[in-house]
Amino acid sequence: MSDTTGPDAAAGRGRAALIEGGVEFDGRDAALLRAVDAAGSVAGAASALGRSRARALSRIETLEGAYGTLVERRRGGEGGGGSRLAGSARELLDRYDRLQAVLAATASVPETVLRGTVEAIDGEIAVVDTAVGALSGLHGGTGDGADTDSDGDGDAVAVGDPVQVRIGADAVTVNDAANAVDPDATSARNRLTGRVSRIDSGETVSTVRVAVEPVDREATGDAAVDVAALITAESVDRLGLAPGDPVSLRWKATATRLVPHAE
Amino acid sequence: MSDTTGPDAAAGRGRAALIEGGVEFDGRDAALLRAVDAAGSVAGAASALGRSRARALSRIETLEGAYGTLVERRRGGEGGGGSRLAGSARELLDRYDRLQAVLAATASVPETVLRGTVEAIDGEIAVVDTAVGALSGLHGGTGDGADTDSDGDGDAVAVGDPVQVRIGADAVTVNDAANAVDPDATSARNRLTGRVSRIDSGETVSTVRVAVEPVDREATGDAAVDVAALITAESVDRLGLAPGDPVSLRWKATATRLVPHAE
DNA sequence: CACCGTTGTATCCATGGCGATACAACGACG
DNA sequence: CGTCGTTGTATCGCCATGGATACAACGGTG
Repeated sequence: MSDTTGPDAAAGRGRAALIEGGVEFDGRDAALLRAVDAAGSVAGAASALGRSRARALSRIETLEGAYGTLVERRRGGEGGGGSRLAGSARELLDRYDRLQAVLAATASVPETVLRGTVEAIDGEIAVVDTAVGALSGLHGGTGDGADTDSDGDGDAVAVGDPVQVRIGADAVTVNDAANAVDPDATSARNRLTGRVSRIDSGETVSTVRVAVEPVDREATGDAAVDVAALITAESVDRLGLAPGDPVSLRWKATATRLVPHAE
Repeated sequence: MSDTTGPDAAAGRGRAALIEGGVEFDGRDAALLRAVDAAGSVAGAASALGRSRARALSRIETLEGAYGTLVERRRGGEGGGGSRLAGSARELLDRYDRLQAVLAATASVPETVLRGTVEAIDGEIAVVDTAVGALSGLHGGTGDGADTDSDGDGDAVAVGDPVQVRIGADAVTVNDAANAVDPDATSARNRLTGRVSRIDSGETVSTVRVAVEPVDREATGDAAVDVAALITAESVDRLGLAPGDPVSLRWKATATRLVPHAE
């Protein structure tokens, strides 16, 4: 009962797959490789998973066509032969596991989304004008274009474009407003100040929401913007945070993602 | 045993899909909903995407069976009828976009992976003993874990378990070693000191690798561990970083993920 | 040398997803 | 009241995926 049988009864709210050379590596493939590792043969793995041995073998071959050697197979000999995972297969499984971990994390970590317009672009970093001032963040990754079906998370960000600024709550550090850090001594550039508006306490982790005043309140009439920060409950205690307290938020430009906003 | 497997940037792209009620919502579905939004009708969306209208409609119905109302359809009337996206559809698209953004980010952001064993667990936070000392991080979901991972190798982390500690390079801030920040004034708890070993400069973003000495070098004989930090080139200049410089690394426990290492 | 369990390889067949097509129902508009 | 373009619904066929089966090749072992 190591595994829940059934068609990939994916548990989380999401499912991720690696892609290389047009071949997807998903949870089913990961299970297959793990079963090969456990059984010591493709045949044993197939029967353990209740799937066709011939198909499992051909699946491994197509995977190897895209990802390189994954299973070292040997026929004849002691026990009739057998198969072992290659080192690259373990790395692949590691990559898959990490992807899964990231996926699980995004499902549970809140994030703050601000709208803004691109003010300047300098390489991978763009400066965006938002209601709470200028923020800088990464736009896109090192994009290789030509994705087949998924429409654009294209990196086509240009000056003047409307974008969403997404800030993961786990990237935001909360600082005591009184104890200002010399901004020249750290690599965290984005800074905002505000007052604690709400604290959602978990078991040992709390989500602190900080109301940040818009830069030009009377001009725009915008309400305060809530920025979420995920910090440990211990930190909440240590900083003595309570609603109304003034705090300073800080996070790195590289932890800020910009996504083009359709309209 | 090398401790860090420094995944090169853009090791491979992935594909993500939301899952609910056994129904996957992938890039194709996202494109369909966006086309409906743009065309104002399912028929127009189908023809714009070059796919069958009947299938598009039935696909929307199966999606709605799992995700609730997505498209408000109306037949007859002005223009013969039409369809509009429901608010929940926009939220769904937002969730999907967010997933895509995270996926793209993980593909392009290097990360540091350390092996360790769980030393203590307190709620969502676990303390892990690694070669460079005790680090704390999140395991599994946070707080609102109404549904824990029902999948097999979930987040069942127990004391003594071997785990991988995964630190995204974009979560690590680099501080001038001379200008130490009062640790009581910030919510970033994990700290390490080391010396810059390499700087990979991008256009405006650089990856700084910092060699951290193991706590018990002569006892374990381990080599120094490289921890990656992604910071802007401007920050590199501002801090005057060069190989050999002593620096202080700091990142939040909530930005550290632990994944069970099966082996 | 026969036996064994595995790796290779080929073929058939069931299933599901999707395009293509056709037709009924609908309701505002001219 | 007829027209129009849409939403509903049903049916057919194509094609890819994967299971089922069969058989050859292989190389230690007894």
